[in-house]
Amino acid sequence: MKMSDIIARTIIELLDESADNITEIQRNEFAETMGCVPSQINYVLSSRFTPEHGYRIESYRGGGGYIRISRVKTNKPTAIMHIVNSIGSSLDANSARILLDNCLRASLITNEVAEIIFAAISNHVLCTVPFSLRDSLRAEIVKQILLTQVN
Amino acid sequence: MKMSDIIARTIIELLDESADNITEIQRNEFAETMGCVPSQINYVLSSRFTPEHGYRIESYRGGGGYIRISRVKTNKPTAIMHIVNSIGSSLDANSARILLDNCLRASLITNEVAEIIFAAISNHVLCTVPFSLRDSLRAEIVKQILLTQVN
DNA sequence: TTATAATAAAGGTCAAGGAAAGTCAAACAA
DNA sequence: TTGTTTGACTTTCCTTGACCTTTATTATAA
Repeated sequence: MKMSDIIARTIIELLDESADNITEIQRNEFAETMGCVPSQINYVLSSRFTPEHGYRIESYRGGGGYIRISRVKTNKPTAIMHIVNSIGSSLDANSARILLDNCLRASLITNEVAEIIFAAISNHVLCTVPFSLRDSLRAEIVKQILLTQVN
Repeated sequence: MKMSDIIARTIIELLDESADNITEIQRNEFAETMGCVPSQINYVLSSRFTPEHGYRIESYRGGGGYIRISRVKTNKPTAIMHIVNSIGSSLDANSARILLDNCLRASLITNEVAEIIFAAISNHVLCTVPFSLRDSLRAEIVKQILLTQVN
């Protein structure tokens, strides 16, 4: 197993053991116990403990310096709620397309979920309901499905 | 017998021997034991171990890299199509619940997808459409979303 | 005593080198 | 023509070490 994997796993263990999803390490000392060179700690942190992965890194240099790694809950739920609230009671087909595109680009939903939503609001589905109801129904479907994604 | 066939057969043997239909190879090393050039492994994988053939390939480069080949063994598409066809043009709420439950138990859909479908056919969504249309709309939504799950 | 300079103790950056796997097109075979 | 084999070149990921920056502590000069 690769050294970087071992280091990453160890950090995650430290976080799991912590009560508050925060752990502090001293880079040189930690590298010593891991049996690697200090800068590899930086490599692991910057390649696997990024904000995208749901982590936050703070550090202080100088005597008594340290690296603090915290597992942070994303603001995804907030972002999704924001979007859901912005939808209102009606959503035309084109707006839906744009909206889902934005969600995708912001990584708020996966490709799979986007496809599902498109399927659920496809013409094939909506043609069964009267024209006058389509936009409001589309709005509801999109909102309800997006709400399953807050987490 | 062609080299590519020998390689393919060897990979299948490895999969048969494995308990979980997953095997990992190191490309260069494996090519060495097969007596071929490394890139031929890629050729074999891309010509005979595609998703259509029921396989999945993952790989990592760099030191300690590997190629993981898994046999996905799935009649999922057929099963889903069968269910979709059985739905007909109307689906009441209770039948939907049972149907999705069955899909879940048969691992045809994930929990996440099930939740999404429930959200899409929730009362909150359907209350905007006339009673007379609800069951047919529910049928359409469920069918369309299920269809996104046939790989 | 206080202001400043030197030193020590951290962590950060970056580029080079190595170890894989991936790509692609040319040659070859069925 | 279609499928196979080969190897040169590319890309990705990992490891290492030399050098840099920041902060704290200690020594020195006014």
